Amino acid sequence: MRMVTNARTDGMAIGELSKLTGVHVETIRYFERIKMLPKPPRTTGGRRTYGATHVRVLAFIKRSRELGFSPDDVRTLLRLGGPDKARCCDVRDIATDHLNDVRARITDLRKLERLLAKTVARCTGTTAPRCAVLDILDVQRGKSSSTT
Amino acid sequence: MRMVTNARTDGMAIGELSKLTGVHVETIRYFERIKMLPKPPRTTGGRRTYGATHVRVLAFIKRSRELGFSPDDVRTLLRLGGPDKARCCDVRDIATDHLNDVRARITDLRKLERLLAKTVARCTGTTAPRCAVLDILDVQRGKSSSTT
DNA sequence: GATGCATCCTGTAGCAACTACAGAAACAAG
DNA sequence: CTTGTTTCTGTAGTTGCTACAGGATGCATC
Repeated sequence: MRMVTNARTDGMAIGELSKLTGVHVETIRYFERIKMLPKPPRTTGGRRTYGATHVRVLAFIKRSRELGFSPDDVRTLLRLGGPDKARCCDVRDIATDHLNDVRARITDLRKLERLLAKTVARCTGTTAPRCAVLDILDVQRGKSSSTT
Repeated sequence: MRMVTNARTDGMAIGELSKLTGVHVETIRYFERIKMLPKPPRTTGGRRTYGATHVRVLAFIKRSRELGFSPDDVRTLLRLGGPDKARCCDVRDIATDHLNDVRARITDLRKLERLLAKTVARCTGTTAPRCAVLDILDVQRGKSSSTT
C-alpha cells in the first residue's frame, strides 16, 4: 500500500516500466547507462523508481529506434523535444536525413531484389552442371574460362 | 583480362590476397578462424600461402556477403558449390529465401518511407508549438491532451 | 653477416546495441 | 522468520568484423 501522489505511473519499479513499454529491464538500465534515459530517483533501498515522464521518454526511444533512427539521432530528438521544444526545423532536418537514408537503402535493396529474382528465375532447380545463382556469386564461374 | 587465373597466384602472401580481393588481412584470418575460408598451407617460417582457389573462394564470400547472404548461407553455398556441385535446387532454395527476406525488408522500409515523407511534408520548419515529426514519435504528443 | 624495413604471426580487445548471467541485496507475503 | 520474487551491480556474451601489441620472419641492401 503505497502513497500514490499522482497517476498510477508514479513510483513504478523497473519491471513495471518494462512491461508497460515492452522494453527489457536490462535494456532500460542500458539506456540509462548510455545517457539516453534520465537517471530516475531511487528508493531508500536503492531501487529505481520511474514516473510518467520516464514512460513517455522510453516509449519515444523505442518508437524512434523502431523507425530506424540511430541512437545519436534519438538523443538529439530527445534534446530537441526537451526544454526548448520549438526547434522544429532541426527535427525536420534529422527526419529528412533519415528519410534519404531509407530511400537509398530501398534503392539498393530493389537492385538486389531484381538481381536475385532474375537469377532464381533462371535457375532450373535440376541437377545441372551450371548453377545460375552460383554463377553470379562466383566471378570465375560466370566467365566461360576454366581456371587453374 | 586474365591476370588472376594463372599460376602467378600461387604462393601468395596474405597481403597480396588482401589487395587482390579487397578484403582486409585481419578479415581473411577471421574467415579462416570461423571456417569459411579453408586453411592455407604455410611456409617453413609459418606464413600463409594462398593459391588461385583461395582467391576465388574469398571473392565468392565477399560477393555473397555484399548481396546480403548470411555467413551461414555463405558456408552452405560454398559447400554446395564444392565437391558435389550439382545441388542447384538447394542453392536456389537459399537464394529464394533470401529474396523473400529482401522483399520483406523493402516492404517495411517503404512503409517507413511513406510515414517519414508524410510527416516531413507536414512539418513547417518554423518555430511552431507542435512538431509533426515529434508527434509521430511521441504517443502523448500525438494525442491532444497535455500531460505532466 | 649485419642491418633495416615491410610484412607477417598470435592473441586479445574494441565497436554497436543490446542481452544474459552471477551473486548479493531488498522487498512483500505468509 | 522464511520463502520467493524482484532488483541491484558488474561482467561477459552476441555478430561480423577491425585494430592493436609485441614478437617473428623475409628480403633487400651494405
